[in-house]
Amino acid sequence: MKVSELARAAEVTAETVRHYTREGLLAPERDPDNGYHIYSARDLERLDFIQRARHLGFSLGEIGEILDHADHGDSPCPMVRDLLAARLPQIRQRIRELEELASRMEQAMESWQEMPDGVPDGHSLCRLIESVPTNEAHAEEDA
Amino acid sequence: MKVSELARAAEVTAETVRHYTREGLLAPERDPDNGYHIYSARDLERLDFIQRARHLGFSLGEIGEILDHADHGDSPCPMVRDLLAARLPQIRQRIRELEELASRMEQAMESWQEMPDGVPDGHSLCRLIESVPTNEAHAEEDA
DNA sequence: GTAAAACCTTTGTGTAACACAATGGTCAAG
DNA sequence: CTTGACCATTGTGTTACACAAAGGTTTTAC
Repeated sequence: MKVSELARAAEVTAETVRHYTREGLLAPERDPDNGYHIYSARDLERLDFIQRARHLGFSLGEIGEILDHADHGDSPCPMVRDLLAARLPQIRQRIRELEELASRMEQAMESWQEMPDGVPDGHSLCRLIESVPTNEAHAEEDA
Repeated sequence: MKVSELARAAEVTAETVRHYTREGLLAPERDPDNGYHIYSARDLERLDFIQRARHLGFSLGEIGEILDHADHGDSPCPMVRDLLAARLPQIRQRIRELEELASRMEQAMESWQEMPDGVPDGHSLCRLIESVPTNEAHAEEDA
């Protein structure tokens, strides 16, 4: 299979396949004539495996280690368990943070219904925001 | 104030102050003698404002727009409301995804208690992972 | 008074996982 | 034989800083 064929078979983009290949998660043969990557059925299984692992929250780096173990004939399962056991509480933590963020956002929107818009006066830029506490964790995009 | 003084006053790192300055969120004077940044009490207020906005989930880019509005004498409040209203459902969505992820992780860990570790056999790398579904959203770090 | 510690500056690199554009070669269909 | 569809490689962008390096400045201690 060529890049796009593998990509279609696994329902990912060709870019993703190339990315995994660049990162060494996939190691396809090369067509000696034109230098094209040639993926095997095993690569498809591997890519599928990677998708499942991503779905479980593993990073590409972790998946790389898991695959290396497997490639050396070692069972990666204990490592997999450990990684999961370590990541789960972090996910829970992250959920709590986002819930608090959502809560702050809602609180802000509610309390602002009573507040007028007000033009910045040199001491207040936007009371809507200045009425919010300062501390702790932030958030990022995706969604 | 110099960089580190402002940083201490706002409880952020000096790097953060420099970053905001580079990005134009803070526009301190310069000491003509040595080229050092000189921050005013207004910059401290501004930095504090930025922290609160970050705490509400705004990106630096969004905060930059908010500040620009305020600097032009326009009330940024309506924009702030709109941004929040748009971001909140995304946060909620993200929470749901993470809850599903956590749920998958727990399910996996449970069902694996019965499963043996198994060495990769050429068709199975790690049944622990292969028993997990493939679809949809992933996750990242932080925590 | 001076040497060292503590700061300051700018510039460049790294982070996670791709997306996307550019440049140039390759291949299959008409 | 000419397109159009693909392929490869390389470089850039994304987010909010952290960190290191190289070199000038200021403060502090002796």
